[in-house]
Amino acid sequence: MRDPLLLLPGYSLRRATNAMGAELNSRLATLELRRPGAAILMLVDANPGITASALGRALDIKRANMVPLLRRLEEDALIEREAIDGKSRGLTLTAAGQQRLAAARAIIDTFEAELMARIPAEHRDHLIPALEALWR
Amino acid sequence: MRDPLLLLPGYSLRRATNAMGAELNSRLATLELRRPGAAILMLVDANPGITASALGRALDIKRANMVPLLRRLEEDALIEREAIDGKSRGLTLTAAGQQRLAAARAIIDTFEAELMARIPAEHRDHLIPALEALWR
DNA sequence: TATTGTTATACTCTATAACTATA
DNA sequence: TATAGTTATAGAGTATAACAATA
Repeated sequence: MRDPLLLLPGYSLRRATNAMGAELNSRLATLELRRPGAAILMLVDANPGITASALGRALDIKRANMVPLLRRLEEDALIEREAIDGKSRGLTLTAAGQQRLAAARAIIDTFEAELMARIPAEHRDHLIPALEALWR
Repeated sequence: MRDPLLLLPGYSLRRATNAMGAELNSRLATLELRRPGAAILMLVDANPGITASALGRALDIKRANMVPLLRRLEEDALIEREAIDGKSRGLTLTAAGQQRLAAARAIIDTFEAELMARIPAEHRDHLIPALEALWR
């Protein structure tokens, strides 16, 4: 069949993203984590004391949508929240959170390496710069 | 703030896709179309008589999820369905569907061109081959 | 006045199971 | 037996509006 969509970079971008996202989610499922949860653990680890709002800005997730994500991570005892002042709360990883993150990192690093390995060498190093030009 | 996610190709891929998808959807909104609807119109146009199932396979959308998409396009009188045999129905564009598609194509072509223009020349031609290696 | 955290809500997209009917 | 179309349903992800409390 004829598929004119294949000529569109934006379409190819979405298909690649969807395929990869599904694969990574399925690998993370063994840790009872999904992509957003893993991303939050990584950012909290790199920025202890970060607030939910700052996290949302970094991840481009609306404040309101951070609420259930953080609630679940807290319920699973992976993160803790401590009052900074009367309105903000700083986030930190618990010991369990650090362990979970280490396991997630192993999965993600393997996944990302496999990803890059699938790209022919002559194109590989151009992917990140090209993508960053699109959104940063 | 430190953001270790920026080093991950998969993360950059998703951010780029999300940013672009939101932008394209907002441009298509003037036509009361969204990305999936526009993609379906393009595929039906290129393959008149295609079935819902074949469309779903091409777009990686499950059969069950095609139902509301096609119902809406039919309600808007953009597509028609005609029985092929007792169980399959062939899809074709109506005249209104062809007009809507032409308008959508203009938006999409402009959008895709702007997209590529944002990528530095030395990386530009590597994007599609790199993406295709990831999912095709 | 702007920001933080939150509730409520709705829509899109995706996924699975199950059913009917036909090839 | 496999495929086409469909219904029902659930879970992510995303978006907006609104509110109380605090900076």
